[in-house]
Amino acid sequence: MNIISSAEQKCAENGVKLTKRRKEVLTALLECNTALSAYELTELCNKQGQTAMPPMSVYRILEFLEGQSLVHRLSTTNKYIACSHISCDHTHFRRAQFLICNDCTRVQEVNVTPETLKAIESVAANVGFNLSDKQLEVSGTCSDCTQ
Amino acid sequence: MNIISSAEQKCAENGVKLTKRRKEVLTALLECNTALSAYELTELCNKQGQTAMPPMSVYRILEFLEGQSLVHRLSTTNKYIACSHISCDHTHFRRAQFLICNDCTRVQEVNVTPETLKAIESVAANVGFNLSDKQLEVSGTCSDCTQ
DNA sequence: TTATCCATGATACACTGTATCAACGACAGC
DNA sequence: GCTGTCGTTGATACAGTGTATCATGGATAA
Repeated sequence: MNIISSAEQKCAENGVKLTKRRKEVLTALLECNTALSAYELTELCNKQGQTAMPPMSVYRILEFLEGQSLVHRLSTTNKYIACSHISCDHTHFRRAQFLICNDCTRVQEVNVTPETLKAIESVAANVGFNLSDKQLEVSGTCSDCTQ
Repeated sequence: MNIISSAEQKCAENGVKLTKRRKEVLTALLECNTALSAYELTELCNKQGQTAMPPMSVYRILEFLEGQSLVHRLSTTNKYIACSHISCDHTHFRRAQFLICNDCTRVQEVNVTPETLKAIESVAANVGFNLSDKQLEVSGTCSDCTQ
């Protein structure tokens, strides 16, 4: 897994470590390729790994990984997804927009365009509201499920 | 409360009833003027009312009220808020955008502008994604808390 | 009056997330 | 190598949130 070494490097740059357990969680999330709840991820780790992974650890590790921008938390569904840009040198200077499919539950991560951001910000500014959100979550039907 | 009679009328048009219990929940939510979780709302109803309101009823009633567009569910925070447009003849033909203040937790409901919708849709369309979302939730700081 | 249907009451339970403390393990300084 | 320190992980208990299910009540129509 080349992605894991990129993740390791990113952590090193921030002076923190991607431990064995953290790799385990991140790898599971990367491989499953969908958004998972903390408990679903726990179950998945326990199927794959040899040592038991308690839910508590998963919560802590997810929090850590989120802090490193290696995973994203989808607040509309309370699920976690691996960042699509771990290997590239993308630094999340642009906000992420998540397209959540209601049918297959797959999630696509795209960049919020300047137009979108501007439009949302201007509406907010009209009532004196300052945006701080880092991401936008919208649901619908993905291309595979539309047919 | 004039709003309650408007709500009652809306329900009547849809052939359903705004019962005493449902009024109780809606009134509590309208009066508190913030977003509340189902359990917070349960507690509030129990403080005000004379007959006990069990959580189960609150869930059912919230589901009902949401179906009548009298309350909105904020999926990012798992809370419910009374619709700001019960008395006006606004029919939610335009999507709602919720501005959630991180400091005071107040929520403002504004309309999604055509520009915003267009911008989000075009990004989604690029990857063949069809939006179905009825609302947009963003967080930040409201005008009161900014100063 | 009675049957029917929907709203509500009540209970149990499953799921989700947090608090807390103990144990382990890497690393630095001696 | 030994020891202390600090961050990571293990383990347990518990609080909070939401759902399933069946019983009860109450309005309405035949």
